[in-house]
Amino acid sequence: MNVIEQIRRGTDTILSEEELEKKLQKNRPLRIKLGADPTKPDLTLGHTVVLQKLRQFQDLGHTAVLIIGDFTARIGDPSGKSATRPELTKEEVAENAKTYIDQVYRILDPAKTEIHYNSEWLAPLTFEETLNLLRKMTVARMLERDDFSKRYKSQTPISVVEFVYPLSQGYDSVVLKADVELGGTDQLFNLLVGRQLQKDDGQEEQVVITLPLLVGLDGVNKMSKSLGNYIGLNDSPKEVFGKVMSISDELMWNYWTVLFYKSDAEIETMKREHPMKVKKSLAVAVTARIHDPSAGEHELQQFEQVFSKGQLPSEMDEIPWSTIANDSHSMGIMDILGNSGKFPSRKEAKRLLQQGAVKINGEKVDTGLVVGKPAKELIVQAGKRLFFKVLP
RNA sequence: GGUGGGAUACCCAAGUGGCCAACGGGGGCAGACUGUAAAUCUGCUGGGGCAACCCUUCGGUGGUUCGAAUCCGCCUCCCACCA
Repeated sequence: MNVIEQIRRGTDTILSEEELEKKLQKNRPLRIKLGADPTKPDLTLGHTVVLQKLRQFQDLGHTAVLIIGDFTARIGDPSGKSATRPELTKEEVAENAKTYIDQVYRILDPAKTEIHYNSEWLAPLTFEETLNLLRKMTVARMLERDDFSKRYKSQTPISVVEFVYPLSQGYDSVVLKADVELGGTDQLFNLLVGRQLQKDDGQEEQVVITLPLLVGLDGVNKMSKSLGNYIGLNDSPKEVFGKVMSISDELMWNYWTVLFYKSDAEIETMKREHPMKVKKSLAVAVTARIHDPSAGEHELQQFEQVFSKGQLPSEMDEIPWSTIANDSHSMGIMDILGNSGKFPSRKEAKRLLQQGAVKINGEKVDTGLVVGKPAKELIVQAGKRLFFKVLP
């Protein structure tokens, strides 16, 4: 497989392949730009789609140029939303950026990564310079952008400030002399503005590569933290594995394609297998990507132990009896659950109890149960996935 | 600038003086069935209490009333139409 073919895998659009090929022949590390928004430090599996592509470029010897959009964050990216973002303090930005970078380095190679904050060059711009930037764009072109035109037609308000966002993002490319810029398919317009501004500046235009947006766990919306349909890079291996197993079969094929670049032929082959087997492989692969390969294998083994064989997990949180009861007297089951700290509220624990979801040592229990100080550990299970031990 | 409409729980949305912790739908959680999938059926979905019951909640605030999500005053924000 040649380099272009490798880069092409998993992408949505490359503008254009010919330009990319020319750039690749330059025998110098290309500058591959990726913008990051410092408002939401929790990265999801969806972000890894773009990051993985960036990593691929690094592995081919190129440089990742990460931009923390600390200045543009104040404008608010119009992508689908009308709400203006609250302004972040310097401290918040610094904190968010740090969290962001920590997570990003799980995928990227720090040795081949540059990090910049766009306030460095955007904040000092004078009003005159800003006007010169604005002059380069027309209202008509701006309204071509999909979400602007939709909002305009549906009479949803668009702040004039939002028009500045694509321009400032494009200006970042000029300042950093980006060779390539990556983004999700929803970023296409902004990425193209970068090309235009570079051209006006007499630079060679950046190649634009968009990657598909990963669909969330619900199988409908794009994966995002705010919708709660996400797998987070900071999720535990157990959560990652469990979440992958909970997606629908249909969605699984999409994940294979978008995350692991599987071809249609390979998908067809997989479809002949038992779906659960294929899904387990996917869960192992995703867990391995976010954590490490041994974590993937370990969670597979735990998953089979707990769910396929109905056995207990190998590790459970342990709670000494003394933290639940302040003396050795008997305790009602409600107090045991309530004091365990494993439930958001006592009501929640009670609901589970009333619905027959709570077992102690494998026996279903009901509301009235009273337990004396146990001689040996109690295994408490609530629902399918919450287990903990109460130690004597 | 003018006129009209709106703000209800995670989201949408009903409710216009007590029967309201607040209809219904979505989402979520649990049970059954399963492959911790999907689909389907059932239940639950503010907090505390074993319970009777109590506390907090319908944009903010101040009133009226025995009693307010519901009525009145002021404030904040949003939308539509006209200019």
